[in-house]
Amino acid sequence: MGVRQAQKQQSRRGLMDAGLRLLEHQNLSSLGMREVTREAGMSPAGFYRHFRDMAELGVALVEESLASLHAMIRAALAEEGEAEEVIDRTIEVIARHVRDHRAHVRFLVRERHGGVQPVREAIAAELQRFADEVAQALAAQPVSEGWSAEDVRMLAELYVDHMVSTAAAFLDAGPEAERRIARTARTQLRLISVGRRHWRNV
Amino acid sequence: MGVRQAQKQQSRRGLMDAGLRLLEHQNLSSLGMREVTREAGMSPAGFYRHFRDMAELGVALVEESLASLHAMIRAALAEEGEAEEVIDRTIEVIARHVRDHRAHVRFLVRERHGGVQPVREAIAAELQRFADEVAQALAAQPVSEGWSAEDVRMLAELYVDHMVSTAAAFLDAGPEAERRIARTARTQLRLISVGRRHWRNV
DNA sequence: TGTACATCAGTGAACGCGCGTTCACTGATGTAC
DNA sequence: TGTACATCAGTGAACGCGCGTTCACTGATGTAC
Repeated sequence: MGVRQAQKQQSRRGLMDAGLRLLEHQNLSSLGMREVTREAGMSPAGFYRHFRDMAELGVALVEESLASLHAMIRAALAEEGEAEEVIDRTIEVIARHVRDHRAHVRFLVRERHGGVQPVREAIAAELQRFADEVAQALAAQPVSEGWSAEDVRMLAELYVDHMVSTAAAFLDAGPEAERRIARTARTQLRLISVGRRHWRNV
Repeated sequence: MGVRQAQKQQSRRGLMDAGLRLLEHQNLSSLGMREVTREAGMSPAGFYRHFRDMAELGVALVEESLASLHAMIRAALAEEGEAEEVIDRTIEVIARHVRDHRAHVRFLVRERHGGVQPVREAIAAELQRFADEVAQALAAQPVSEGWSAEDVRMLAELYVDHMVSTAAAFLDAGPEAERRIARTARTQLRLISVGRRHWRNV
């Protein structure tokens, strides 16, 4: 990659980082592009060399935000172990992810139901793919023997929803509240786990 | 109440209805007060006779939005019945509520994690009170015998989260997708129900 | 019931401001020979 | 290696526009006598 292209990519990163910083406390739909270029130290017109409009920047942030989360959860699910171990490990992964990528997570949670359609659709599509992957991991577990594909998929959606809710709860938590949220999430996941094991007895 | 006060209240309603209509497709933080007064057929300056700013209008909408939902769920939970009946009835109540109060529900879901702090806080506070009420209803059920208050509360939060998620899913669904969502929600709630019944066996 | 005055919801004009977008430009980087 | 030209990321000035807020006002409603 040439010097020119590398510099361009760096500017693009600058815009995305500036956007993320500003989105900590506001919606994408109320964020102006002059605001972003100002924060990034670029002139307003320069924005157009990278994005058509703010929605396009938003979509770029969605892809970036979900990529890392995706990888982490995949790793957590792949490992073997007792149900309780897997639960504890998953919650720890989520907590760490929120700590390390606070701005990204906040952005996703805020814009998941936000007012910018292309961004909302991008997030929904990514969460669908996410659920597909979780469903695949669940289907491979011995507990899922005898389950219909539809039921496994439903379970995966329940887990993904729960992960998002838990991540959202972690966002605004201090260290004390964080422990409480982790404890609640663990109990909830165990409850679901118990339901899973006794599912056939319905 | 005098004529004057009645007219004022009607104007206030007009502003809130106009706001709700416009919020169907955008965030509160990107909604201008000139936009609202234009939609309501009032001059811009008139806005200040009713609200200090858009955030105050937002908080008013939160209170209104949650009041009706509150009442409906309370009714659904109070009735007796088998677990499966209660589940089906609850889902039907949610579906009907979304159909009848689409704009209110969309507003709540969108602003729950939105960029306007006072509104976010108002929604969080209302959902807390909501969970309190659900917890109380759950504690009264025979299945909850032997449960700690903390665990009942945790279960209530799980249900409230699930209700909100289900309502959000219903929002963008056509009649066909609506059936799929209802089926998924029912299965998920049954799973939780099974977990509840076998909880002491952990 | 009628009259005189007070209240105050809503008006319309005016303001200064920051917005998104355009444009011709600059100058570093890339390419061809 | 050096030279001449092409590319294009980023600049800075300019534009028209709608925004939130203020102000003195109007006229219907309320109140006191």
